[in-house]
Order: sequence, then structure tokens, then C-alpha cells
Amino acid sequence: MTTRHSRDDVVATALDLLDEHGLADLTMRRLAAALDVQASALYWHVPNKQSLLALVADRILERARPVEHDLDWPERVRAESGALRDALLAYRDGAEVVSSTIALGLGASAAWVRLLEATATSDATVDERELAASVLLEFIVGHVFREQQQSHADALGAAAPDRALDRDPDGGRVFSFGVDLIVDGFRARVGARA
Amino acid sequence: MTTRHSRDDVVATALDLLDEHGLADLTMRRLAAALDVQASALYWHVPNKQSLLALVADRILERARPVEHDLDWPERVRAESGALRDALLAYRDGAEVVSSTIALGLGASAAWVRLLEATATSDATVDERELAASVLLEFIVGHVFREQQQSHADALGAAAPDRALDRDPDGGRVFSFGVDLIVDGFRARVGARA
DNA sequence: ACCTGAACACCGTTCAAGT
DNA sequence: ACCTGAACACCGTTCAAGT
Repeated sequence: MTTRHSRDDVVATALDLLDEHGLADLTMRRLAAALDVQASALYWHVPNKQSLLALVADRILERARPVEHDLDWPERVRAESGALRDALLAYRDGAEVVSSTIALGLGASAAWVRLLEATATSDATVDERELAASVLLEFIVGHVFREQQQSHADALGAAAPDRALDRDPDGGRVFSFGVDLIVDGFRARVGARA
Repeated sequence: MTTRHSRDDVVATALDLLDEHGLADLTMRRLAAALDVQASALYWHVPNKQSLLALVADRILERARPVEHDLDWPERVRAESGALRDALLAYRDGAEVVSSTIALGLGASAAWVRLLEATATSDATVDERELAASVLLEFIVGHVFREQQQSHADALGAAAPDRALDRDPDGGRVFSFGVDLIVDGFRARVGARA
């Protein structure tokens, strides 16, 4: 009679909690409380916290808006990169969650494939395109991680005196400059062959 | 009579512990034990764990080997990037520690300045050079973070099935490809003006 | 199939008090 | 100047047992 839960409930509630209170407050015990359940009950749905976070990360990246396929490749790379950034920004600490699971082979392959496909119409080799997809994904996640950390630190009113990277108040200049450099570098490399 | 400690002792021991057992095992209580002291004693030397980690991060980056200043700027950027990567790789979980403190305005300004200076002889504006330094630093830290996470995961014998980014067994191809793309993109942008 | 209750082995941090 | 001892308010995870 009482509300019993599915794994999807658990992940969805975790996502809510993440967005409302941040990763530091997303504990198994708080999640259990939000579901009106004992903490131990979660371990029926999920083997451990790390797997839970991987499912949350997948959910975050899944929500990245689709991008038109009939753009030329530089435009498409820029659009995919922007879509991924927006997806990470859509949830509090989204980049940190994704970043902490990305290397474990648990998530992010879909995002990587999108970036790989984006260069399909370039003259690059598959090897070059794979490398470029990795570079882009690492830059995007690394950048948004930093963006979100910074706004978190600012929210605490830390008033840091000597912030090396705090030259990006609008939060997007470094990002688009970075994507542009990578795209231009890729074009230079490929164009040198044509 | 008994060994009393300085803040430098505490940071140095934290660095040792980090390298031997990783960030997850670098707890205040374990650090205290390594210093033969109660955990509460650490709070005389340091206001909290986060500040401790920031000091550790600074220590890691300080050890980056110096690079010749009379290279042309693309070579110098590559050399500085490599030196930073090596510094992060020199300690277990080095990139994670640096990454977690970089946005708090606590560390990494020295590293950023090194990357900024590296483009001094290019024809770029200061604004462009600052943006490029940020892009490089974010890529470097993000990349090494992923590298170290991956070797950690591999050490656990996780045998992940579908690892999107696991195309970099030698651990350096994605890195140098990324730095090259950024450098080439920067050159294209600057060269278009000359 | 899904959950409780109790326990285990931990955390970071504070604070009065000691030397 | 540097540290102890005790406490507070937490963690993730396991496991027998319940329904």
C-alpha cells in the first residue's frame, strides 16, 4: 500500500536533490529521506553511490538538445558543444557529476559520439576526429566544472582576491573562445591537406 | 620535548599521504595520525580541510619544471603545457586537488601567468592571450584529471565495457593533440592579422 | 519485489582545557 | 605556541529479518 519505488524514481529524486541542494548535500541518507525510506533501501535499487551518480550523469547528458545535422562541420561542432555546455549548466554541479563518472566508462559515450559525428563531413581521418572529440569533451566538461565551482564560490561570498581565471564574468567568453580555437586548429590541420 | 609541528610539516605530510594513498584517503584524521597528533590539532595550523588542499595544490604546481624563455611562442606554449601536465601527474590525484581549488581563487594563478607569458611574443592582444591562457589551463587540468581517474579505475580492474574516451592508452596523444589544436587555432587567429 | 532496523567503521569540525 | 579529549552531527555500506 505504501509508496514503493523503482530505480527510475530513485534517480529522478536524486536529480531533483542535486539541483536543489548541490552535490555535497546529495547523500544517500538525504535521498532516502526524500523518498520516505531508510537509507539501506536504496541498495536494493543501486549497488552503490557511484553507480547512482553515473545514472544521474547519463540523465543530465541525455537532456542535451538535439542539433541540426545539415550544418557545415565547424558550425555543427560549435552547436553540439554549446548544447552539451547548456545541458551541464542546467543542473547544479552538473559538470562535476559528469566529470566524476566520465572516466569510469560509465557515461558520456553518447556525448562523445555526438562530437565525433559533428566532424563527419570534414576531410579528417577517423583517428583525428576521435582525438578531436576527446579534446572537445574534456575541454567542455573541464570548463563548465570550473564555471559552476566559481558561481558556487561566489555564492558563498568568498570575495577571493587573486582569482587567476576570473576574467569571465559573462561565463561564456572563455568557452566560445576555446571552442573556436579548437575548431580553427582542426581546420588548419585538415585544410593543410586539401 | 615531543615533536611539535609547523604548518609546513602539515602540508608536506599531506602531500606524502596524497601521493601514497590518494585523495579519498587523505582525511584529517589520517593526516593527524601520520603526524602523531589528534585531529583537532590540525585546526591550529589550518582553518579547514579546503584550505589545506589549496596549500597542497599550490605545492604541486610550484614543482612544475621551468621552461626556457627564448623559444618561439608556439614551442613555449607546448613546453609550459607539458611542464604543467607533468607536475599534475607527479602526484596521485594531483589534477583533482588542483581542479577542486582552482576556482576558489586559492591557487593556480602562477600556472595561469606562466601560460599567459608564453604567448608574449605573439601578435595577439592581451585579451586574446588571457583567454588562451584560461583555455589552456582548463584543458590541461581537465585532461589530466581524466587521465588520473582512468588509471585509478583501471587499477581497480573495473574492465569497463564501453569507455568513450579510452582511446588514449599511451596517455599523451589526446593531450598533445589538444595543445596542438589550441596553438594552431591561436596562430590562425593571430596570423590572419599579420 | 521492496523495505526496516540495527549496526560497523568511519567523517570534518568545535571547544574547553591543558602545557 | 601548540596540543588533548570529548563531543556533535554526520557519512556509505552491510545484513539479517520482515512483508
